[in-house]
Amino acid sequence: MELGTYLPYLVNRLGQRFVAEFSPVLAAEGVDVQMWRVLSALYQRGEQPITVLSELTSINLSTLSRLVGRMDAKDLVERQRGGDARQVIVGLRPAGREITERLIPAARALEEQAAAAFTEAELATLRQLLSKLYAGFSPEVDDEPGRLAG
Amino acid sequence: MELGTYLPYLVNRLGQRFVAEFSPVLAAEGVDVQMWRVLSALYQRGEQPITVLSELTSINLSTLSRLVGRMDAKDLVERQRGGDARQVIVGLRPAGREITERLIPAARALEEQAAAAFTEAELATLRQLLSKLYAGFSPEVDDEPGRLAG
DNA sequence: AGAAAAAACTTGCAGTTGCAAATAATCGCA
DNA sequence: TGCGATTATTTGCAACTGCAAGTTTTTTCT
Repeated sequence: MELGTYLPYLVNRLGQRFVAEFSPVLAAEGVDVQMWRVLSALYQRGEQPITVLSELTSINLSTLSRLVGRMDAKDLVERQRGGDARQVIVGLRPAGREITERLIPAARALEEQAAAAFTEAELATLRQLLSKLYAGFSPEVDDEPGRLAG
Repeated sequence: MELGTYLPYLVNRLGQRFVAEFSPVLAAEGVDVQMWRVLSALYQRGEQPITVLSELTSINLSTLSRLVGRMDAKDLVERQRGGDARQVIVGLRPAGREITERLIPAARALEEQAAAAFTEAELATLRQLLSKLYAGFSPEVDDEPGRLAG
């Protein structure tokens, strides 16, 4: 159990470092990391049912519900009812879009700062490995016959 | 701003996935992710001043202070005063060591599950890139020559 | 030696989080 | 058509978090 080579440790440690670096920039715009995740997801993908947004951002649904409430209060996003009136569709409002656009250069800068010591090829490899690793977990637990048998 | 290629996104998403996979295993031993981070750090590095432990685990000091309190109540760790009586040294207690040793196989399994689709060479590359990336942030703001010059 | 400054932690407080229960809307079928 | 099951989301509650302020011990300076 070498901590220094343990993959989950390395990944989480780096992830927190990214957050720590970016947080002050976000704070200057009055948002936090969770809000940024929502904003950037909506900016890229357009309005989304809150459940989908939860998956995109990896934010727990009840947490997200309240987060969206706070963002709504700040006029960053809006809630609409979907065609199925049970669904809540979350969309960017102008203020949210503006903040997001102001933050994007800083987000790019963060990545570039991180990437400075790497070649494009290394970065491509890294991205690919991270995605593959993530994908490897996605399809359920891989040997859970419960639902099939039942 | 392609989310799907944005490094901080990829890293954090994967990190959370690791946590989500491991949490149920931890819960079976009555601990959570933060406690696991403390346990594994102490297991590997031996007893540590709480400030050092905070750096090792990336857990905020005041949060950690209370976390250690909870772990102390569970007999997982102990606090001692250091030679400098301001310092608090946190060490594993037998129950903490036992739980840690029971969890290590599961931690290994998690990494192996993740690693299944990779070659050893790919994994080595990944670890190296992650470490390098992390290190790239560590030494202050990267253009502060003060301490070297001084 | 004595007092102010610094260092190492801990705690008050206000806000966030996630589980489980509650609410709201739709679906399936008698 | 209407009612019990199902789906989508929100909320009650108890616990956790981080900032800023507080406490305890050590260091520095005269």
